[in-house]
Amino acid sequence: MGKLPMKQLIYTFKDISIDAIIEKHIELLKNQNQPQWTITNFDKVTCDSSFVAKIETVEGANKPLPKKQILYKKYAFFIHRLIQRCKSNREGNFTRFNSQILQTVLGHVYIDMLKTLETLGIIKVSSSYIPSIQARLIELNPNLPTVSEMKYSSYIEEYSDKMQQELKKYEQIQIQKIKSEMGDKLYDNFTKSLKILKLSHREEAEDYRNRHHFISLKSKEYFTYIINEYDKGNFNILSIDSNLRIYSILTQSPRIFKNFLNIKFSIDIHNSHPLLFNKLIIERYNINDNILHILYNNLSNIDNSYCSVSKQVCNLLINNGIRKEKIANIPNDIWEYIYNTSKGIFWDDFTRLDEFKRLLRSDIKVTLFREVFYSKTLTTKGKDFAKSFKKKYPSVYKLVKESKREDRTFLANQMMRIESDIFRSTLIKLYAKRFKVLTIHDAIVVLDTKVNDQCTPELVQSIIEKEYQRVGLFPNVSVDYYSTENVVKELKQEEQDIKEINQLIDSFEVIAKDESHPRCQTCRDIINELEDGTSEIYINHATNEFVWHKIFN
DNA sequence: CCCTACTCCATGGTTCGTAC
DNA sequence: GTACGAACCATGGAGTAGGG
Repeated sequence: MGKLPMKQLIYTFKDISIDAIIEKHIELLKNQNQPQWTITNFDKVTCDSSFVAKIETVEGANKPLPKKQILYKKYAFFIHRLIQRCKSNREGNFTRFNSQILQTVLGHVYIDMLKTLETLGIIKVSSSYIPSIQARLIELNPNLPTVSEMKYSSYIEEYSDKMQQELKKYEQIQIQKIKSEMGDKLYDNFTKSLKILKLSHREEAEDYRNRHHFISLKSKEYFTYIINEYDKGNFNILSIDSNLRIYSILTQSPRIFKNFLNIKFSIDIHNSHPLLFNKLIIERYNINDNILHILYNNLSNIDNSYCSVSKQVCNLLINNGIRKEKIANIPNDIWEYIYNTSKGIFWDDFTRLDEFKRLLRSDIKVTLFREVFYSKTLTTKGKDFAKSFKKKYPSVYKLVKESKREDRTFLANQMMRIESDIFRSTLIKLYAKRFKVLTIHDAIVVLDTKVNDQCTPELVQSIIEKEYQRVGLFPNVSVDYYSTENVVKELKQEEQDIKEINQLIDSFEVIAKDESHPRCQTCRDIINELEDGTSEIYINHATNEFVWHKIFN
């Protein structure tokens, strides 16, 4: 059955005809298709004056010209929608469009349409957007008078329907996908907890934004965006990935944000992914539950400071009635690895190594993931970290390599899969007790709310431990509390650091001016790089040293 | 390195309308 | 009926933000 024609209020510009816009559109496109005079040796640009621009004629784009009839309909619809949305926006004369939907509704010309409207001074499209969250802002020129008329337009209706459908599809698909992957019950409970989450220290968050030294403007913008998102409230699950990890506003928030939220405490797993790797080790070396049980129960009796850990483990197992031949095939470094990860001290050995002292602890983690666990190449060539890992844990390294032979991303995904599996069942157990909890991939976050009075760190910890034991692992957890005092401390530390770094730079500048000083040139080089933004100086608090750090792009 | 999300851009294949 | 090209659609790479 056909739809009855319905009159609706349709907006247009008073003084600009759609035909004129189309003319401009075609003109711009023709220009693009013309051979272009342009600099062709951009790749050879240097910072000094030796660069000579080579200007050549290159072939223009080969975009086909769209049909005017179709363009007319698209513009009529888009302009109507644009004015309508800007007018109904209480915050101002602007709006945003989901570009995926725009592209589906209008086709690829939508980019050219926006450009044309911008060239004509009708709209202003901001260059900034927030990846994954917020589309570009489209601002309508406030000086252009608009008119509206009640009429029926088949094509505007057509495109409106299409857009409506896309929007609905977009939302429904998201929710359905998430529900089917999580199961209705887990979805409902998680969502209920999310609704309770709130930014209880908004002012402090803003204060932090104003005082913190962000690494880039984008980073600061992002921070602002997250604050605004918390203001909106009514959070939903953003997505579930193929490894069943749950994404929400919490997983999107910068770490410092935990201090501004209504969080009672969180429980984090130490060296989470390295610990999970034990599951592959246990399978590969056929280590049975009995052995693991003995080992995990005696972690505190093993002293890694005076004699080889593996020797102690072997003795321990034999003393507990394990036959020698049962563990004969298990290399020493495997025992050491299981011990270190289960005790949560895996990173310590690496941070102590001289060659990594210049790295921040967080950088060491990233490097280890990049070079060892999740690296795509199977050799240690050019990878300092992988080399020292291989030296310390040769058998573990071999197993990492083996697991990547067929599919280079297998290990990364497998780890996340195991992790999400453990945390999902932990959540289910906690929800069964009616607690309001959330997760950030390798941590359980307990909200600060009345129903969580009985939800103690000890209880959560025991549930987490049980879930890990189900897959043969024993985690070392930490309980973290959050408060705005942490933030004050951090800001203070940051200010202090900046002061010290500035003093250091000042001293460099003095030397740089003194040609007779032996380090004059070095200081000049450092100052130049700092000014260029190709390097930075920070203080490594683990070693209490200044670190001059190159920024690679 | 892995995962998420989004934009922009290029490309290649399919569908559909129109001219002959 | 065939041929052609515009329009549409899907896909993948690069880039950027966040998390591990």
